[in-house]
Amino acid sequence: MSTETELIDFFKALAEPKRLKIAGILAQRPHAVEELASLLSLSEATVSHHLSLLARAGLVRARADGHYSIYELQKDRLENMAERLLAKETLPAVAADVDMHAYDRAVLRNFSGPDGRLKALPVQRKKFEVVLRHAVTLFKPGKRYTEKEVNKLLARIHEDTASLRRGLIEIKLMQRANGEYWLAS
Amino acid sequence: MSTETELIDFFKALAEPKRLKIAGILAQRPHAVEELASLLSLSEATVSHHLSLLARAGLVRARADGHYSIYELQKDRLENMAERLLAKETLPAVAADVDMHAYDRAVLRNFSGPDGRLKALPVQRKKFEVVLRHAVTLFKPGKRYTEKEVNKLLARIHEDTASLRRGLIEIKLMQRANGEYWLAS
DNA sequence: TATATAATTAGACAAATATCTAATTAATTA
DNA sequence: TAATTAATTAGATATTTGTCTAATTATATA
Repeated sequence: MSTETELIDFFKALAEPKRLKIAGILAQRPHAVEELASLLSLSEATVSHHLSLLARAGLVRARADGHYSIYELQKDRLENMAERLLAKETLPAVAADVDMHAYDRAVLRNFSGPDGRLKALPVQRKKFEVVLRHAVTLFKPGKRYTEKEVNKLLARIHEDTASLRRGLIEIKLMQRANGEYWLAS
Repeated sequence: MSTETELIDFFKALAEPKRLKIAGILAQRPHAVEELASLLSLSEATVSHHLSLLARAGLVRARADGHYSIYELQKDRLENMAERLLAKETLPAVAADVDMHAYDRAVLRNFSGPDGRLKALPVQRKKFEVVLRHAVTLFKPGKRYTEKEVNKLLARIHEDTASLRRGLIEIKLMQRANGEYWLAS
């Protein structure tokens, strides 16, 4: 089971008032289904259903005793999940499958004309920076460019090469000295 | 806000796949609503709604920047909640308002006849013990009783005083020596 | 000042789910 | 072996909630 579904199952299990209360009761001592139903004013069928969700999350386990099912809280599991929440890598891992460039692509698509060049440079800073991150891929690491060469390359994106050039320097994607330009490393 | 609603809000916030993913993305760096919508293929309205639930749980906070709302994850809050899950008193506190005697009362009511005495002694061990816990309240701490006195008191509950007497000794609610009975302390 | 843009809110709708009753299963007692 | 009992499962229903579009608000640009 993936970390993501494991976390979802865990949170879902405890995100419902009656289930959280079941966990609270079981934290005191194990109980049979019948008892829980009485304590919570719910039918046994409903309690059984809640317990199955808690069990799927690994938070409770049933022990058979006669025709009773005695459920007990799995404190280990609770502790383990809490510790994983404290770990720095857990949450970012959940977003591992998100395509972090989807926004950039959407912005570029929005501003692109049929010829592949931009119809206009975005006015919004955030979107202009998307264009700059795109523009910077035209240049090769280590190579030095004259301003004329820079302009020629940037013209493939948009005719306002001066704004693009200035932007690239400003957010430090490129550097300049003595009329030469190169990629910041 | 009570601990219970605080926990429910926290779990609910993270119990939904898209919201968990938002938390995962914000764990990497802050993002605007528009960006999140792009990354998750959701409308901005939907993302806005998700963010409001995460905010209610204290997990994210918005910072205004131009007409953008830049949302950032509140790691402190996440850590604080995880630590509370690790604390032994948190879960039991959630069940503090549960009437722990509801089951006992239900069992006694079920077996009681119109005269207040039991129609029958429960056969199920678990329920028989409920009756014993009830029976033991007939006796006073410190006082010594003859078997005859014990029987007279127990008869108020059910005529099968022998079974009741034996049960009380067996689960150590009462003690016996030299034909005298008294409450276990 | 008027227009454009990002975000939020309102309202509607569809999907998920908490709950119940009834039927079934598993275990115990008569 | 038959009857009783606790639990689970199945099926139905009502509530909750995730999502969208449209309307509104707030901010920035022309």
